[in-house]
Amino acid sequence: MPTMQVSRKVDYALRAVIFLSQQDGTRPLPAKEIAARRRIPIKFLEKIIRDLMRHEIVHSHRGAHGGYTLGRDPSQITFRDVIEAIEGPISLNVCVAGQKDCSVLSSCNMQRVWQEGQRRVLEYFSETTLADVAREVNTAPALPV
Amino acid sequence: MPTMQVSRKVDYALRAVIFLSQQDGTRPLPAKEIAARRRIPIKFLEKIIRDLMRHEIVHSHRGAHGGYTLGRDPSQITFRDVIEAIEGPISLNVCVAGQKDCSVLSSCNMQRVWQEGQRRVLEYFSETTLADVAREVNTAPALPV
DNA sequence: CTTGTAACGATAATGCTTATCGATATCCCA
DNA sequence: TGGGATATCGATAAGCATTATCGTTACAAG
Repeated sequence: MPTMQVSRKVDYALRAVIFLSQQDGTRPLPAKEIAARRRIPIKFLEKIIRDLMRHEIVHSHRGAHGGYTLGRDPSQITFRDVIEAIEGPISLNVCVAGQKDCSVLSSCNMQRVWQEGQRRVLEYFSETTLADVAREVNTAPALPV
Repeated sequence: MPTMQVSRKVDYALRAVIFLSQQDGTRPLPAKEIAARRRIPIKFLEKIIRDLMRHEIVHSHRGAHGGYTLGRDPSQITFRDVIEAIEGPISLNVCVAGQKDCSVLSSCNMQRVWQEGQRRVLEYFSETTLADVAREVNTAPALPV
């Protein structure tokens, strides 16, 4: 059904990092808690967090009282960072994804359109940070566990 | 793998209507010919064209020497028209698609971001028409059948 | 009336997304 | 030093949408 829609994985990843950026950061947050508070399947979240860790977006703390913290300040983590950590480079169509080539490229003339659309999308998601969305947290009621 | 990427169906639909807009329009083009020249699976294309017809983007002519023509001038058909004819309304995430609601909406704060991203995408695809891409056809070599 | 074409519904093939499981490693704390 | 809480990891299952194909019928031109 949905074209041009982000995956569930990306949605979950953003829920998680936004939640982390809404904490005071003095203690690591266990996956279990993030999952409960943001309604994310726990095992799925664990896997997603692994991707985020590979990209240094979150750090882990093992053992009792362990959990996860953000890898850097929320103002330094963009939507693009998170999306691409999960899904790889954003591309609106295969013909503008990396070095793929398309059998009708020379005559279909669409490539420019996807490129420009992609440029605009990337521009926006590159300038939007976790701090931009997290700062509104106080106006919303807490989500029950 | 690809997030935010248009479906194959949309790609095929656009290939087809762009091809139509590159003709002089004096005769209808059979699906068979469109499929061959733009490398689209014929049966799949037939089905896609049905969607385009429901939205008056193409018209059909039955019988021998039949085929398809554009429903209106290429300058009056936008990328958005074609994409939405195939996939329905564009939405970047479920929480900004129609009346769906999200269990963490009040606290996740992402909705505004998807809305604005979506606004920008729609803006661009609404202002880009088939005429914009078709006009470059002469500079590209014809694709063999 | 034959040939080329559109129209349509049913269904198969494929692959990705989403989700879960179980086992192991690590660390804190009593 | 041991037990509980937590992260880490690989394998795999479940679900589902996308992609693609088939066969039949309807229609129009010559």
